[in-house]
Amino acid sequence: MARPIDPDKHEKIRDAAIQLFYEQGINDTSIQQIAKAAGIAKGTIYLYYKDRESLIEDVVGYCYKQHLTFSMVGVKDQVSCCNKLKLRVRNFLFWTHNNPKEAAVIRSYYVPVNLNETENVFFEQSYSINKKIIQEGLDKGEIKQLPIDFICKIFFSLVEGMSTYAKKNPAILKNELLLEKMLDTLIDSIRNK
Amino acid sequence: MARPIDPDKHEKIRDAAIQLFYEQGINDTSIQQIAKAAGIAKGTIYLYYKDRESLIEDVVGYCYKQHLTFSMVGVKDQVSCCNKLKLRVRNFLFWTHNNPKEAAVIRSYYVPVNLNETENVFFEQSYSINKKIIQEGLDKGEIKQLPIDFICKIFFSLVEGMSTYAKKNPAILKNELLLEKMLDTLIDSIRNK
Amino acid sequence: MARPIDPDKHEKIRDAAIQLFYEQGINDTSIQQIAKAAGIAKGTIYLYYKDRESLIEDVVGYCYKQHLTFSMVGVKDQVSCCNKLKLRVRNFLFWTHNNPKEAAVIRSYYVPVNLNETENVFFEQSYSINKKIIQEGLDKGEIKQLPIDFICKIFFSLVEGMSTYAKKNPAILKNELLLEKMLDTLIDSIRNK
Amino acid sequence: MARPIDPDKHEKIRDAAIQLFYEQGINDTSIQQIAKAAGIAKGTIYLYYKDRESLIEDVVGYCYKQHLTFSMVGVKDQVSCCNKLKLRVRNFLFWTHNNPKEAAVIRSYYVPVNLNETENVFFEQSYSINKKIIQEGLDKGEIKQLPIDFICKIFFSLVEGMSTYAKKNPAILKNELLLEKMLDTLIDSIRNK
DNA sequence: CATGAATGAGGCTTCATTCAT
DNA sequence: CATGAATGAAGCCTCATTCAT
Repeated sequence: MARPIDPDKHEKIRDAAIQLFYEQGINDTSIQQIAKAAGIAKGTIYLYYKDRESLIEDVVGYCYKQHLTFSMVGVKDQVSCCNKLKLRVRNFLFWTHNNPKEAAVIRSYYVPVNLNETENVFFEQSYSINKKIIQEGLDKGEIKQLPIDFICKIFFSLVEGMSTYAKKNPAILKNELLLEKMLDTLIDSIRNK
Repeated sequence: MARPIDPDKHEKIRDAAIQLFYEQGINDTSIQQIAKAAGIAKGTIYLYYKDRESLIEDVVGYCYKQHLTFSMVGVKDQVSCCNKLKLRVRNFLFWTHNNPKEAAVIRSYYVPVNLNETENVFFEQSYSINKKIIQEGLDKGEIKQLPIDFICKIFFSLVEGMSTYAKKNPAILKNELLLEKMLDTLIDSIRNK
Repeated sequence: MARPIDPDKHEKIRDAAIQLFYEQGINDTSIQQIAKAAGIAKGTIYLYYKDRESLIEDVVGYCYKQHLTFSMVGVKDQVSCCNKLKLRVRNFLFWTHNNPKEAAVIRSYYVPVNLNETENVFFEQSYSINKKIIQEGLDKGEIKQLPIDFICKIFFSLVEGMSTYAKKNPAILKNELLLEKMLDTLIDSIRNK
Repeated sequence: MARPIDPDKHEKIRDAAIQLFYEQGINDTSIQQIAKAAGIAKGTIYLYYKDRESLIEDVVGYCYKQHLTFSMVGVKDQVSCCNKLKLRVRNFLFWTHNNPKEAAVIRSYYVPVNLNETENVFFEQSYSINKKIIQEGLDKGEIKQLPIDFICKIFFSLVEGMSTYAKKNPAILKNELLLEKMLDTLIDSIRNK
């Protein structure tokens, strides 16, 4: 953002953007629409953001930060690395379920970024958290002896897949037994046995 | 496509589109740019395509068909379902490596489609091929007894992750031993043990 | 027309144009559509016409000639000028009724021409025929002593109005008694009493 | 109109449109041309109008309203229906003379509308005013006992014809004696004698 | 600070006309 | 002669961004 003049207004813009990005996708949302939904003038947005691109980055970043924070809840209390990862997945599933809009924004931004080799600051953070845990797991022999980046990617993808599944089958989140079994399946993919 | 008037020109358009979609993404590529890159006039594009949308569909469909075809090579000769799946992943990895642009086009189209629940004819095909093999594996007890759609999503994601990894680490495709180990890891995630 | 190569083809083009002009208006009909409806290639039209404008002129002229011819049927046998005019109106009404497409083409061309002061060869012809008869009527004292162009315009308009009415109330053409009364009303407007 | 943001600018757009419609016809006038003539940017037009169609409707409506208003001046003070009609014609003639551009716009819009049977809100208004007066005249025996719609059409046409004549012979408007005689001729066409 | 009217580049699409086959 | 693919000017409209109020 350019100058954080009025935090309330800033938040209103962000909320409006999230809602619209969720409903229509980032590409099909105009600045005008965001302004209208936020109840402010089009020009005002440019007091908070240099241009369209930086608004998008801020909004995505905002969503990502929530995701990052929530995914960490309780993780430090876990001793085993696999359990840490499992808890992160679980956290992510519930966060996604409870924050479908923010989750959609992240996803919709993720791919174009991923397509080009563009290193993206957001995803790097999440990735590096996983990487650290996985490295620890590798060191402790908890995790399969394979290239760490391979493990990381695999793990990341599994979370993606699981989350996509949960989106279509939200009941799974209420079925603790089955959910646990699924999470175990995920983790077993990379666990050293 | 509207009418396949001049196959050569049609191909030129498609190639230009694939190249640009790869470089800039579908959304940021204009008809004008495609025409210029194809060395033809803007209006000519409309002899081959009704509108922008149908061009995109054709180009993506074209890429997808290649992917589908190539992914199936040799699969029928495999007896075990897990080996069928493994071969499909392997095929996909090599195809992606040798056709990075086509692969990128598919990916870049995949996301918006996946975000909305839109059923898409392309991805449905690929998904249903996997599903059939997985169903067979479930019946034969080769694959973990979990909801089939869960297995499918997980598998799909693993392929994604593996492919992303291979893109950044293409050397892996030359290291047959390591590659095989990785593929086994993938399949083990869903194999019934 | 440029070179009247094949009269059959020429006619096909004209018929197609008339039909389309009638259905969609001149402005909304493309050369492509005419070619397709005529069952020939777009380029062929340009063997018969220099450009769009000359095609339109030819088609309108063709329709107008029919109108001119038909409007004269039996007129020479009339002695009184008023009866000559009356017969011309009657002829026009029936011609319009039996050739709605050609009539529509004429009408749709008439106005833009009339708006600008453009002297138009077609309408001039029709106008001058009326004018000659009216001049004769003035000389004989059959028609009101008013500026001849005024009489001409008035008469022309009356025909227009009557024809518009007949289009919406075609039954009038079957009711000889009422029709005659109406025609008399028209002529009485300019008849010297 | 979309939103009457700046009345001055709105008026500039309208004036420019009227001028160009007058010079070139509605169909041959582009938004770009109007913008240029109005001294504003292309996009600005779309602040005042949703699209081309609504601009045309507004401009034509604007012209028509003037015509409607002016045609009614003094009409209510007339006792006889024929005089009411006569005054309406007279008003129309002078309005057309003093507002040739607005008059041309109306005419140029009138035709396509009239060709198709499309009921048009503007012309309906004018038509129904005449119809009401004529109905009254029929009831009072002032007007010939003929189908009312016939009378209406005839009258409408006469006005058209007279107006066309006056356009080419504006001097007539200064010659009160002759003008009156002509108007009488018009009205006599439908007057019950 | 906030506004929102104004801008104009740029995107999509149509279509009259040309010309190589 | 006939064809119809190719052209590109031109039209409509959107929208990120600016700037005077």
